[in-house]
Amino acid sequence: MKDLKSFTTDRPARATLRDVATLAGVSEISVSRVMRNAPNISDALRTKVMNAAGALNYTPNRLAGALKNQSSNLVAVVLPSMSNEVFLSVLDGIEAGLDEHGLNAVLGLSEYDNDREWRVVRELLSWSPMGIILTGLHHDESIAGRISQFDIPVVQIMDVEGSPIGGAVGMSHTKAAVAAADYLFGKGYRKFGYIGAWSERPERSRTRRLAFEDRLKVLGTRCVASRILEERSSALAGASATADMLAASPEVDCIFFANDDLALGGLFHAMSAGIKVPDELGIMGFNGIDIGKATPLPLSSIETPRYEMGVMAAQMLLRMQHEEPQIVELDFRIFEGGTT
Amino acid sequence: MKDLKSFTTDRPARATLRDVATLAGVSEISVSRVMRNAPNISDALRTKVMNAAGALNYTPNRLAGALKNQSSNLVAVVLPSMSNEVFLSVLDGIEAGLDEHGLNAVLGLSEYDNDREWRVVRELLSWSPMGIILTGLHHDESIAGRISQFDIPVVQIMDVEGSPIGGAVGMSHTKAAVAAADYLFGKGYRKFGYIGAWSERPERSRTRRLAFEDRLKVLGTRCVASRILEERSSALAGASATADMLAASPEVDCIFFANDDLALGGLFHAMSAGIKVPDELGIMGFNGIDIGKATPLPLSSIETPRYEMGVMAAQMLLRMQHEEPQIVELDFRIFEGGTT
DNA sequence: CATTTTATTGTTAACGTTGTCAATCGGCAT
DNA sequence: ATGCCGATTGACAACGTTAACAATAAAATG
Repeated sequence: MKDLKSFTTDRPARATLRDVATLAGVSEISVSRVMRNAPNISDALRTKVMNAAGALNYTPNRLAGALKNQSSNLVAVVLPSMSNEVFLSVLDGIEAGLDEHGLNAVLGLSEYDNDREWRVVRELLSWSPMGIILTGLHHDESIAGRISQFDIPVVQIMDVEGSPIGGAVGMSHTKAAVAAADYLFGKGYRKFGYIGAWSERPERSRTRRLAFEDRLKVLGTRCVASRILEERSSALAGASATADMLAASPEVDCIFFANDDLALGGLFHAMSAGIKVPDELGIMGFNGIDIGKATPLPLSSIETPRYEMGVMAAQMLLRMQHEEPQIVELDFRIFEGGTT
Repeated sequence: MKDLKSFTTDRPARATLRDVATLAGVSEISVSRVMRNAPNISDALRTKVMNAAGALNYTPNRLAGALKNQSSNLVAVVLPSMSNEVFLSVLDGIEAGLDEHGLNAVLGLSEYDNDREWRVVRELLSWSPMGIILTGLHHDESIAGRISQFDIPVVQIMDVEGSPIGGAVGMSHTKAAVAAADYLFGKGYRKFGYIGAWSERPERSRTRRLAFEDRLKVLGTRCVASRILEERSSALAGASATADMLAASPEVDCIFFANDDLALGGLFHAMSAGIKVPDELGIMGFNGIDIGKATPLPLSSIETPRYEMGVMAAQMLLRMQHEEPQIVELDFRIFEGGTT
């Protein structure tokens, strides 16, 4: 009986520079240069090498290249979670931005856990990425120190209120909350409710709530009811929290939700319960997701530049190789739907 | 004036095995062994090394390790796009599955383009990943050849109908379409419409449509109207396509949508237009996304195991290091909402 | 006590690539 | 003819790690 080895040996093994060089009858370094489009290569050499590389199906070994170079084209991307459409768009943008420059994302999820984030960062750094993108501005002290050893650009996304380690691309959640309060107040609502989820992870939602409450005080009114769910955001959760809140505090005339999923739930509940939106109840979301624009009553919300944030984060990473870190504050926009 | 170098030199450079070894007064290989938890290490040695590593903030260089080992703990993940909630869940599952085993995902997006997929695969392979996850079963011939040189496990996700390169974790889109047809026929609908988007990317949606149409014929009826939009799926697109279809073919009594985004749009249109769902019009989606469960009339749909698919793909990758590739067909489930 | 195991640590040589420095070859001005 | 220049190619030594083997000391065996 043939041993296992013999099954595998007939598969052509991965070719190396040496193999290509031998076949082409040139030196390894010449192959390397051709592969990297180095200057001063004769057409004759280039052709020989390209043919040989093609024949052998040569795939460069980036591990070796990056090791020698002390730098890779990998970018570490640390997001809290993938169970949130927000980070989908952000990651989409990041990928788009990175791809333009031939960079690859290595993904790590912190799951909103500091210890885990620390481990993930450590893990990703071990690949000598050329840069790292973190979510939010609040990170374990030691993370900054660890990264600083690598002398690579750091870009933090989502938030700009605080002191970033390096560059930052985000928006002001305080301003957004103030704008929401002003807008809703201007629409005549006075008895506000607030509904959040998952114990206010990420922290940014807490920032928004506090700023919203503060602003209401300035305007001479306040949140008369507030629910922070323990479960994750979902339309179902938003619907039941809304029902709950209206039962307990019937005087509430407008609810500001931590995100559009919850808000859509609120809207759907109102539709089912025959509550007149926006007259009896105003509904305001946050993020401005697509589906909110298609409901019979389009969901009023705050449109956040998530995709753009990702793209710009990637671009800033590139720029920071030469330039100083910047803080870029992107604009949000109030989307006036039919629910307010 | 100080030159630039002097600004950077005061930052402690990244420590290597050698630095740790010197500080601890042991050999490099001993440090390596401690870091990898190799057997037969004395407590004395381990302590010395750990202290030195801690003092220097040592981060192992995986590039070097992987180069020497001829294998990394990276997994190449190639998805068509991130602008689709479906792949969000899948990626979430993949990350969860990989993380269990200390593996890292390197992400590549094909954007439904064969050339681009080829480039992405090539790119990712250059990192010597320990495995690769591809989306769908239809790939450029040369991709399989290229991967085979690496002797690494390949798992293809989403689909099981066809011949995978290696293992596969997916579902039968044909069976799903047949089940949908049978279910809707059983509910009494007879004049069917179908609405898809983005010129039927991914191909799987085309498979479903064809199987749906075939099944309707078997049942003695047929699709009386069909719209394949060129734009991407969105609730707005679904709404306008629905309006359009009903205007042109008022006899349609049930629409099967390529996905839930489109279907929700259809539902919202019906609500706005005062069309009685499910009596005058049945609406059936595909995927079973969360938000469809929270609408006043929950959206009937086919629940697909997206997250689970990701987790299982990751696990299968691990298993395939020792075992033969398998094809795992996961079950879908018809979710009977209020729209049919 | 000589001899064999066993446990622990060290030495050496790669892994595949690329930066640095040399070498070669015409051409061209002196 | 001589010497110099630019263009092109090559030799060699790293990058930081680890497998394989060697060496040493301690323990167990007869």
